[in-house]
Amino acid sequence: MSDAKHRLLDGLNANQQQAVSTTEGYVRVIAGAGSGKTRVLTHRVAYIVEEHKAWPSEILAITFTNKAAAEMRERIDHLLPDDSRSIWIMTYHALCARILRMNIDALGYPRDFIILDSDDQKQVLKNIYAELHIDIKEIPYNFALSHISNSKMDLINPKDAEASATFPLEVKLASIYKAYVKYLTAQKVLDFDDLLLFTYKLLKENAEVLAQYQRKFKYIHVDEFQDTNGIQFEIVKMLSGMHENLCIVGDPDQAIYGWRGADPKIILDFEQYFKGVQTIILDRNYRSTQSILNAANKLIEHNRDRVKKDLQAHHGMGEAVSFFEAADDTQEAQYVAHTIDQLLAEHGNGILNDIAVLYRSNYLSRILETTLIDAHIPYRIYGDIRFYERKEIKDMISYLRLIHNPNDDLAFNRVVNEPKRGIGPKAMSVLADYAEANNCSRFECLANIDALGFTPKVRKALSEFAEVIIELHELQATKSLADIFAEVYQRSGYKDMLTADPQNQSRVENINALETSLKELDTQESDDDTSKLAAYLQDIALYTSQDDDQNDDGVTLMTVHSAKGLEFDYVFIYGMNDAVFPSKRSLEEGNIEEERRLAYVAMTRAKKQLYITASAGYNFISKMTKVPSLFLNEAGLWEGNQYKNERIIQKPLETFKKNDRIQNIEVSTDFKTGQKVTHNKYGDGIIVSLDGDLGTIAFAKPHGIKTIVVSHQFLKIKE
DNA sequence: AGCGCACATCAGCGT
DNA sequence: GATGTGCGCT
Ligand SMILES: Nc1ncnc2c1ncn2[C@@H]1O[C@H](COP(=O)(O)OP(=O)(O)OP(=O)(O)O)[C@@H](O)[C@H]1O
Repeated sequence: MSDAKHRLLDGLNANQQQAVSTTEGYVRVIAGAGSGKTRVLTHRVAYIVEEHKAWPSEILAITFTNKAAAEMRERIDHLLPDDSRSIWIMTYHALCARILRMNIDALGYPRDFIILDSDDQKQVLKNIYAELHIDIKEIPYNFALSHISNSKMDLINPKDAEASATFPLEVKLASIYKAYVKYLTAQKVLDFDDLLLFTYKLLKENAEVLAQYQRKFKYIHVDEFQDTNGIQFEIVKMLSGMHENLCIVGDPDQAIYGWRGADPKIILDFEQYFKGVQTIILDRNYRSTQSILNAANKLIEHNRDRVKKDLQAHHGMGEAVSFFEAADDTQEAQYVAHTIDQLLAEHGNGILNDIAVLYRSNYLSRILETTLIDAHIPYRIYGDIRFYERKEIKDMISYLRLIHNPNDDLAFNRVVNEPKRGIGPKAMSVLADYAEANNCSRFECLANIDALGFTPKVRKALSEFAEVIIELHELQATKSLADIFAEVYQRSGYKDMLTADPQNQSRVENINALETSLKELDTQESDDDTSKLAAYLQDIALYTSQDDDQNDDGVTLMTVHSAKGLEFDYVFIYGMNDAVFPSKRSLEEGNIEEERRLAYVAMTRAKKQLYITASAGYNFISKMTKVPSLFLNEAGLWEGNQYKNERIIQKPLETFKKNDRIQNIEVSTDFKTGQKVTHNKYGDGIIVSLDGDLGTIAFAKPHGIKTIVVSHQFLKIKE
């Protein structure tokens, strides 16, 4: 054994070492939370490179999120400083996008295809609903979209769906599915599921392409394999078909994406798909204290559909898991803020990044946000609206899409009347009819604008619009991206529209950020034969907000789903109420086991201390008064009865607003009555009165008067 | 015909 | 908080 080998096996237990050094064949690592699965994977990849079993570029590691991919790359970079860059570490979707970008022409699609985000999908549905006279109240977009997604992932094509539909609702869904696929096919755009579906088809039908990637990937790894779906499995099965080195790791108790088609049977039955599968079990938890693990284990034992595991904590008992029930959600948030405040007072602001507040659903973050702002506690929120999903960004991106490809109808529809040019529903339907009749794009219709019977005003507006697009389309090859962008921002009138109202300040800032990122792109070399703009436009849908602002320190706010695979010293689970967590829908659908696994995931994110909170009061989703979650009983954290009045509802400490940590913060003398200020969330305002560091500030509509601690990071003096 | 406002309604997790 | 709908105004 060489020294290098020892180095990479160092800091691993015997089973982990075996998982790292068993590089050949089909290997399954199945283990509970915090047992070092991801650590095994990173060491294994580094080990393969260091032992010269393969070049970095011949190793594929699939993760569940972009964030997990970035983190794994960073960890491998620590182990192998020079080589991590060329390892293929990415999500299934990013892998598929990359494969398709090189090869999708084999399926009759252009390589610069656009990927729709869920907003775009809804736009498509909106058009289809109008055409098919379907009422959104009868079939909400999300219902139709999940039906479409499930159909695709089950490899049911629109024809089969139509043929097997019997109930009226099925018939309608089948017709929506058919129209949706027809539209996407005509536009030659792909949705997220298509990335998987098309890659599957490509590899299945094109032996040459398959052989190329099979040859390339000598070692394939998949993290969080319990959440792999059927098509994803087919893809890795095909890719590993030549070298037959596939290592998958996962924990069936952490399967939380069943609603998206993931099937934990794939990991459970893994040995039935391949010959000579080696299974390695890890049963030591290096993350959490025994108290945390005991509660989590106790909870998950209530699942009937489960293989028993025996997971022991490496660490000692530690602090007990705490539970707090407040009178309402605001007080619940105040309790969280107060407790964080105490932690910061005790350990210093250096631990901000080691604290997370997790919740079942995004809507729960709102009160937390305002409460944390009031309490001076900086935070980072994940899964919030993504940068590229903001209206102004999507609009400008649509302009770029149109410049790149004027026949992009979705982009056309989005911006032809943004800013307002007097093109309303009537003019749009004329265009739609003409395009349909002549089998051309909306933009191509404009060539025959005189034949469309528009009023002079509409005709002029459309001609000017078309002129800008055509001119910039022709300048594409010669001008830099940032220049094209600046010009279309100006000439489209979008800039004037935004800058006319000071309320739009944060939007203008977003536009500036977009321009900056385009400038950066201008300085980079383009590496394949598609244009830089094309590659940029294509990747946008795959980016998530989790990729930005990682610089600022702060408490992490995120859903339990996005916390998967992560760990924090101090974890709060906020909103542990019946019908919230478990969610109302899961109770209706009888899917409580997945919710219980989700709660297990949430609890096992904590290293040192776990705080669980709930509150009484009204919940607008269940339309009922809240009671504590059943999971609290199951985990042995609460002995009360939800349906009897035995609950001890607590109040957060009164000293909360003016505690020592906050009072020690010096208030700049710049803040005084009458001073104009700017706030990141509320825009411009003026200080009406000031009490210590607590300012009463008047903001423009719709925000109005707010009470804000003036030394907060979001608030700045306006010159 | 198109715009902008007031109002009602509804609310799941994410690549 | 986001989106749809109805109304009066231009
Ligand atoms: N042998 C070990 N000695 C010390 N610490 C370890 C060891 N193995 C793993 N750890 C630590 O335990 C923690 C959990 O590891 P890791 O994230 O790899 O677990 P996991 O099994 O992937 O967890 P999850 O299932 O929750 O995603 C990490 O902080 C890791 O550094």
